[in-house]
Amino acid sequence: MVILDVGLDMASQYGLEGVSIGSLANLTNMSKSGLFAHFQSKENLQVEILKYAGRLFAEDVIVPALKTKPGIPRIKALVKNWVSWEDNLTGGCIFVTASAEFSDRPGKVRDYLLKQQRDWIDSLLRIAQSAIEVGDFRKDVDCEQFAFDLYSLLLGFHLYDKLLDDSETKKRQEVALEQLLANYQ
Amino acid sequence: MVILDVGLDMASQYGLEGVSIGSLANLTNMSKSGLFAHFQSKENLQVEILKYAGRLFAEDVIVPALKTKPGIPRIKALVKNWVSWEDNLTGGCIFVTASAEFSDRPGKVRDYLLKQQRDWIDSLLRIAQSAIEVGDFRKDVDCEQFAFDLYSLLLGFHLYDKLLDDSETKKRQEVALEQLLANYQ
DNA sequence: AAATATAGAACGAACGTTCGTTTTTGTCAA
DNA sequence: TTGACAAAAACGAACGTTCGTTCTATATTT
Repeated sequence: MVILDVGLDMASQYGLEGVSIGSLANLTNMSKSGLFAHFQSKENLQVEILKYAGRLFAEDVIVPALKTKPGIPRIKALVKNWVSWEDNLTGGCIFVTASAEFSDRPGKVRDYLLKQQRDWIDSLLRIAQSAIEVGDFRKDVDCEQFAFDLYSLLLGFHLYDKLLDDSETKKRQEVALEQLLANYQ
Repeated sequence: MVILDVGLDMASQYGLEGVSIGSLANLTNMSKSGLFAHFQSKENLQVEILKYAGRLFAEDVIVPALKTKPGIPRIKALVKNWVSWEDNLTGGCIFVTASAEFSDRPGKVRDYLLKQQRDWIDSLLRIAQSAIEVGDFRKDVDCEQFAFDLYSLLLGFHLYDKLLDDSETKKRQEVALEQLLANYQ
């Protein structure tokens, strides 16, 4: 769907609220009303953009990581895929942007986003568990804590990369990941 | 300044773009034009809100930390102050919100925010350096890396606290901080 | 008297949304 | 293979509202 593809990239830059029906219609060479008819409301459009992003995220980030050998290699693959995901969107990861934007705005959009974020954290958790099972992590590691630590790292990467655009950001992320993995081994 | 006080809290919830002249005027019992006259443009209002936030941040977070004994105690004080700062704003730390919102919007607001974020990271850096000087950190630690690690931790706290509002978030942050400090000692 | 702060009214532009109409598409009988 | 016809998709125009901003006028303070 070309509408959602353009909408997603727009949302990553200007936020889901910044995706106006008119501007999105222009970018896709459609009329406002023609585009609007697909979604019936702006709120629905925002949710559909998140759904679309979720499908892409699963395809490009999660599934390929799960095809990698469990343990440290899988975690490294996940981070690598996530960084590519971040790089492929003009404004960076849509979920990071949307989380900041909608954490205080009740409604369908926030509800759906929350569900997606819980799923994401759950994925991190399971990947940590499989790392324990194959012996890459200690048996007593707190998987929830690992999810928090790893997600924090990615959030730091996002901010450094998009706002500060520090040339050493990539290295910072790699060093932090190595340290994180060392702490859990 | 009551306008900036209300505007800051509003911005923390709805973003700097979400602070409309009309709604801010209503909340402060002023007319749109009367309020507008103070700032001459919305962009100026946004910058003034950031400036105001910066003054409060220095007063409430940075300065009290610098009055604490350098090294680990100072770092712990800084984090404690930052968490209070986060809790005192309805939508959480304005700089986190604004960074996500303006990382892809060129202009005065982004420029000023960038300066503030560089200052903040510089503060983290100096606090790490003083920790080396008093012997709390190893002599060979990379202070820039420390800044990245600590800021990442705070960003993780922000997201968990505001979006997921996980009851264990506080504990997660404390555990992560202890681990981080241990890595640098 | 001069300077500053606030007010009210109005501006054009953009917003999301609704409406009725036209164009495109797919299906089936001739 | 064609023509009729219904369904779906896209359209332009307009709606009421809100947006940031400008103008002019009236208080309040110095």
